[in-house]
Amino acid sequence: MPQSTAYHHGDLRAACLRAARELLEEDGSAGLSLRAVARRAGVSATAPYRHFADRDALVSAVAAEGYRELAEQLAAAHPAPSTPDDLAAVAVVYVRFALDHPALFRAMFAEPCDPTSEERVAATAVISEYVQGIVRDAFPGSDASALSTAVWALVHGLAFLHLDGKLDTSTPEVVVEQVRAAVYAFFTAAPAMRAVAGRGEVSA
Amino acid sequence: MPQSTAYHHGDLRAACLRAARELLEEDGSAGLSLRAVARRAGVSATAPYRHFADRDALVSAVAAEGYRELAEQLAAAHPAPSTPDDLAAVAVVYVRFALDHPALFRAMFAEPCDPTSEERVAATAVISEYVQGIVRDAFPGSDASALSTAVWALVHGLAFLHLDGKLDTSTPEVVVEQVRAAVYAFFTAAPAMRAVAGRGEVSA
DNA sequence: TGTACATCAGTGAACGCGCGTTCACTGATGTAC
DNA sequence: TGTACATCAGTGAACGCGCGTTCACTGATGTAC
Repeated sequence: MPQSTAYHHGDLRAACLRAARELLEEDGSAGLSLRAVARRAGVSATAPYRHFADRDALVSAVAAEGYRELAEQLAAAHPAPSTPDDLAAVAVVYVRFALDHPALFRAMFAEPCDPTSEERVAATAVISEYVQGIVRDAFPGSDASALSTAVWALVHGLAFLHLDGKLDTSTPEVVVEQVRAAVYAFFTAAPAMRAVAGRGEVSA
Repeated sequence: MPQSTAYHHGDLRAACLRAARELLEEDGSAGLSLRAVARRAGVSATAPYRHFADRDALVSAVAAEGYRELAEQLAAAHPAPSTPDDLAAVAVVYVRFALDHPALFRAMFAEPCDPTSEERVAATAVISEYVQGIVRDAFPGSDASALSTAVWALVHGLAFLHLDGKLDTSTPEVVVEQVRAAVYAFFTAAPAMRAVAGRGEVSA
């Protein structure tokens, strides 16, 4: 069998990212060391330094990759969500992403790993703008800024509460139903509010 | 000066928890090692083993303490929140807690640290029930389960997005305003929804 | 009240580990002539 | 087409570190008589 390019790897950077992702999924963030990545990529412990300044740079690169993938999956979930159903579907994709890649998701949203990396910041902005776009389209008359913060927070919170075992995650179906129900609950909650219902404070 | 009880510490368990909290606030979760805790408590590296089975047990104990404090602060924020104003005030306290004790908050909500600790589970349940109680009172006609999940997720998401630098945290006032606006946005959003507004699908 | 002894909280040396990072190096690649 | 050489990706030994945990121990406390 052709043992491929013995000395020069070809694309060690990509191989490191791939290895890092695998380690993350297998051992959690604890397992993500530069040395482990090198080991898995089949390369000496110091080879990754040709492609990443230090451990933080590696983690940031992985996180940025995660953001890009999440953004893609969200966009793929629905081109222009506008009904509660559409929004729930997008929320489900977000939560699923977190549960499918728990350690990656944590790495993406953990301040400890250098919040100043441009790649990271840029990747985050994409998500944030995606949510704002949705909200502007779906809720024409509202305060888009505040509402998109709220929508993101709702979905993000659902992701983390599931991830951290505060909500039932026994089967994928349970999770889907929970997320859908929570999203729906919001769109029917306001009028049901005791303090508000009688006073008509919130109305269309 | 009286050099206190030289050999026997008196209450090393409490001292360890205090030290752990301090380390958490100063160095983040990375700084929380059994050895560092022992060092700060002014005691040999192995002394904590008299009070905690292992590192995880220490972390779980700290997290449980955090839950209890958070629950107290929430309850103190408002005895029985029912208006959007009340709810926003409670949300602000939740987010403030996260920002005031970032590493503790992360420790509280991070699966890696043994989700089976009874102390932890019990402490979590208190929070969860508090939210459910609020929702039952404030939204009499609604699906309390789904809505309280949604409310917790909203607030929890706001906490994490601030914590992780995805939202502006430059001043406490900014944060307060952001949280209030997000909470309010939800109570006025449903009727503004394009797909719903015309059809009267959601109305009181 | 005084002494013998069990209990147990804290000691400190030691273990083996994996880590991030440095350094001088070596071997493959590709370009200039 | 062939050779000299610069470039640079990857090597491997070595550093110092802090960690979790074990072990046999020691010294203080408190209880039984």
